[in-house]
Amino acid sequence: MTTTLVDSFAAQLLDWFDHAGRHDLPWLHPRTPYRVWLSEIMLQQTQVKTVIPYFARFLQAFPTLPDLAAASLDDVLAQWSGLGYYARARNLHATARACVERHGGDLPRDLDALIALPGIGRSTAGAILSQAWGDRFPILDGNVKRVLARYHGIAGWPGLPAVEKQMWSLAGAHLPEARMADYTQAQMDLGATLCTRSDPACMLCPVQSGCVALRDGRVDELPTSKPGKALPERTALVLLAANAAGQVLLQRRPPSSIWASLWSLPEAADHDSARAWFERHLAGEYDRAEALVEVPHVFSHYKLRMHPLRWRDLQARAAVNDNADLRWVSAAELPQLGLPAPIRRMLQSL
DNA sequence: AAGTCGGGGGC
DNA sequence: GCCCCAGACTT
Repeated sequence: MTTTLVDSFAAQLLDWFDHAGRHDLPWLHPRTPYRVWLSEIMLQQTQVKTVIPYFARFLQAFPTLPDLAAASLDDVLAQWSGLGYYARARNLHATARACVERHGGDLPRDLDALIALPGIGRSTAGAILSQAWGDRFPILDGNVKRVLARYHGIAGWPGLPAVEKQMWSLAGAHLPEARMADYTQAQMDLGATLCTRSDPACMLCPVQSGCVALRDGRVDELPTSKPGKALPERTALVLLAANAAGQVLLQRRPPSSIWASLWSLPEAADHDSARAWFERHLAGEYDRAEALVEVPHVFSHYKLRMHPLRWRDLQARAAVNDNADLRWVSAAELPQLGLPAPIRRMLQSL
């Protein structure tokens, strides 16, 4: 897997990295296993600029891996709120606890042991081992896929298993004998700053002399983009029930599917089920609802049109007080709760 | 091999 | 609007 390909790719990349790489990223100072792991999880499908403020706040709340393990899932989700892909937060928490129980409070320095932990796949495991310890393992994220597709002139969407398999092989073949931490960072810096998706700066590229796509004039068509598909649309009624104190009734979402375990507004597919839910939990007239303007929200795989219904000065029925998944929340409490981003915006705009 | 899982940025 | 982003996991 890590057979050495006799070329200058890694050497040229490292030379470039020394003077042109991003040496100021917060997770590099210091570059500890915990900070590398946390940054890698946050950076999954998420851009650096988005991650930086979350990374700082998260570390302040949970300075060490044992701190994270000792925290409640709710507190972790609150720190994660707005970052998306909330399974990452649940997996992060579960992995912290597993490390305390099985690995002495540290991340294991072993590829298979890392991959066995929730939320860590082959690429993230390679990134952790190479960056935290300098161990010789490849990564294959969006940056590396784009660089390899162009450098080797590989056609086909990189999400296809056959293409991905070929890229893993090439990524392993390019590994240098030393400086693995810098090499891993250098690949991502190259993809993020020069070998960008649109308008790449090929004339500044340290590996332009060996790039097949540049030689053949195919830079703009590689990597092959994902085959498109029309997004399905769904509509939902969201219930915005306020009491006399101005508190809003929130409901914890189910532990699986979208926005799992987050606090959100009660949701119903249609007016019949909305009315039934309302009458079971609240004292008041459903038909006095005020229909607010539609709130559209786009996920990766469907589009959701939310239709908020608002009531004021409602009272709860007894069932609400006995339900651990329902609670009245004041505006001041919102920052401490894990809410989906569009729901948080909706509540803050009131 | 395809679907699920967020939110934001770039064009 | 569409695609992508330091992907992993389930079916």
